[in-house]
Amino acid sequence: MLSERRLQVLRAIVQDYVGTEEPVGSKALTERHNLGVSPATVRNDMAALEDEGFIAQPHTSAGRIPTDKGYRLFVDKLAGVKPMTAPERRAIQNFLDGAVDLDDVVARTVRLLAQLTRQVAVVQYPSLTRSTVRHVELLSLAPARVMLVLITDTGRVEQRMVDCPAPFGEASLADLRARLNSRVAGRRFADVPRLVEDLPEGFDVEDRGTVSTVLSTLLETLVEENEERLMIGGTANLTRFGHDFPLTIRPVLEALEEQVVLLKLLGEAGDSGMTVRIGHENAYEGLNSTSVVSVGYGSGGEAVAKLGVVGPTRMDYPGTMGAVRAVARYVGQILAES
Amino acid sequence: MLSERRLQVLRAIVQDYVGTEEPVGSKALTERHNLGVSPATVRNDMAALEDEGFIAQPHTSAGRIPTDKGYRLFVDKLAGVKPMTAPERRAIQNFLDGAVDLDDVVARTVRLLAQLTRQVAVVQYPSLTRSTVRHVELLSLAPARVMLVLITDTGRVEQRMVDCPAPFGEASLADLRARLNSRVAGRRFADVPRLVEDLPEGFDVEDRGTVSTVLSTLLETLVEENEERLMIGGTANLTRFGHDFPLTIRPVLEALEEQVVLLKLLGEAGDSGMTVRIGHENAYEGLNSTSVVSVGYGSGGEAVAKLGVVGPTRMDYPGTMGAVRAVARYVGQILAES
DNA sequence: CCTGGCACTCTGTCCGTCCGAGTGCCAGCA
DNA sequence: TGCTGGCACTCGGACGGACAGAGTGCCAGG
Repeated sequence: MLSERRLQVLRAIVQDYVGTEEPVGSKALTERHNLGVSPATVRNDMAALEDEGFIAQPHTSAGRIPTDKGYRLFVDKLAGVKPMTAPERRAIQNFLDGAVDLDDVVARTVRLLAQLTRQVAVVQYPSLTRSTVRHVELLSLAPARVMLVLITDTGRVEQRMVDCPAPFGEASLADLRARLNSRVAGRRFADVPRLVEDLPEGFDVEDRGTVSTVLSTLLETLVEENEERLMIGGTANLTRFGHDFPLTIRPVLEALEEQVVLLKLLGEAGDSGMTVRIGHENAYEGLNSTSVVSVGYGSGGEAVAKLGVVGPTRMDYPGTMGAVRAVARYVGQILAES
Repeated sequence: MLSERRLQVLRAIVQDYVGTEEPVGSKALTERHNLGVSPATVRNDMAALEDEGFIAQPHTSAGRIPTDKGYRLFVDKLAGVKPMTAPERRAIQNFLDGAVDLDDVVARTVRLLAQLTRQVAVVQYPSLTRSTVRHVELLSLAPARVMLVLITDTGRVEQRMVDCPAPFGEASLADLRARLNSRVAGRRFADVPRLVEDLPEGFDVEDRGTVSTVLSTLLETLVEENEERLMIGGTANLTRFGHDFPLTIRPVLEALEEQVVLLKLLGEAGDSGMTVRIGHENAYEGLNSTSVVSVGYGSGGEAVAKLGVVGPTRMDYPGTMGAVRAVARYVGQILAES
């Protein structure tokens, strides 16, 4: 077990390294933090911390930098979440309050998060399956072509084109629309499959094919992989990453283009509370030198989606976590109001 | 006026520089291209080209690199558009044919373009105002809340929430829906304002306020700045930009995040035919060291939107132009089919 | 008008030196 | 036992001179 002072030394190393981006030595440490001991003592502590794998030297006779394991300990034990200041809170609220629809909310959230953390922001749209059905609409665009529109209580709207096996009259369409809504409106999307299972049975034989087609399109829309959407922003902040650009930045940009990767990343994060994945803790190789801070957000107590930021492992964890948490909270409020 | 050979020298310089990314000297030129003259002669030609401002030296006793003006001449007079090979065409078609809806078409187009050109791709959604109305739908979500859904012939769907000044009955809503569609369905969005001008007059006094509100939301949706959407991709290709990263790449990433900037950029491009904007020809400062190749695409003869790529001024113009043109053509076909 | 030759200039690189920061270890002290 | 000051050592980064290579401009001759 590490002594209290050694933990303080680790904390000081992390703080200084995050600030300066340069390996930190024993002398500089004692100068900037009043640890009450001499550099020599700190050196001994550093050696111990290095033995335990919390810090490392880039090369002999250089200062130390934290390892992923060191950051992990820092985040878990040594650092709190830095709360936003009152003006910051007001700014967040004002900025988000101006949004006119869900797309706008998400877009503003991404911008805000990127700006506050000076990192890359990722915001997932409210998941369909965790939302409630507000309305299902069917529009006849052509005799055998129907547009299916799903509207959630969070304001999300998804549409899908359906090519029907047979022409489908306006009357039948109205009938289907009414029956469908009476069954699912106000219910959770996750329950929809069960709720509409036997719906085709109530229709004339000639319409059943079309009804089934519409329903299967509806169910497809709810399949996990299809329904998730997200928005990213603040990629310009990647330029603040480090000195050895091309190699560091490229895989990150590639990861960001692969929505699947990002969704997995957010998905892996715990469902409640904030999750911090540091360096190699991220399964995706390209993100091995980044950390991901994410948290669920939702209108009520329950999370409907996640948002977070991607930044260098060398990031200001308390500040970033504070910003992420605050933004998630306000987004939840906005969604609840709409 | 420049002699034929001098133009050939310029062409050779551009080609070599694009290939090697290094200033090209007279000796290397004569070795790689059989110009039929000696290096000394080429040197004289180069001096002339430099006097005219087509090429420049980074420093004395270094090779030459093309200036923006040089690239301009190259694109205008010296280079054709390199057509895609048959296998490439097939690949494009196959890839785009798999799309299931407009979002998918746009997403695939972005990916494709980024991959083919190895640059950043930008694709604008079909402009509303240049499209035709397929259907306008009104949904009652709450007594005084209506959702307006616009559907274009290109498959684009836009929705807007409308808060009504007074409760609006289902019957009135159906009435408005019917009258609205009978006026605008099949007409161009650009004509919609004129076509619905006097629509409120046909309604009861108590409904007129709501009808006006709905209509004004509809018109707002059509305002240039609101209605344009675009998608970008291939930002990972920015890492191939040059050696002096952070400075070059940052403003480009910033520009890409500002949709307004990009829309302006595409908007400035000529309406028909392909447009190439080289370096300082781009009004936006951050893009002064990039070139933008863009072209309109559309289902018929007329362009409904634009797509293009953003890359370093040192790019393979013929190849890029070929890819952009080919992709635009196939996207047009896909849209026409849907 | 082209060409070969020549002197010149500049950059990038290699190499040796030097300085400073940082380390590990050790003996001494509380 | 644990902290401290001192000391020798190591290593990377900066500085500077030498050098090679690529490229140029110019000029005289064909």
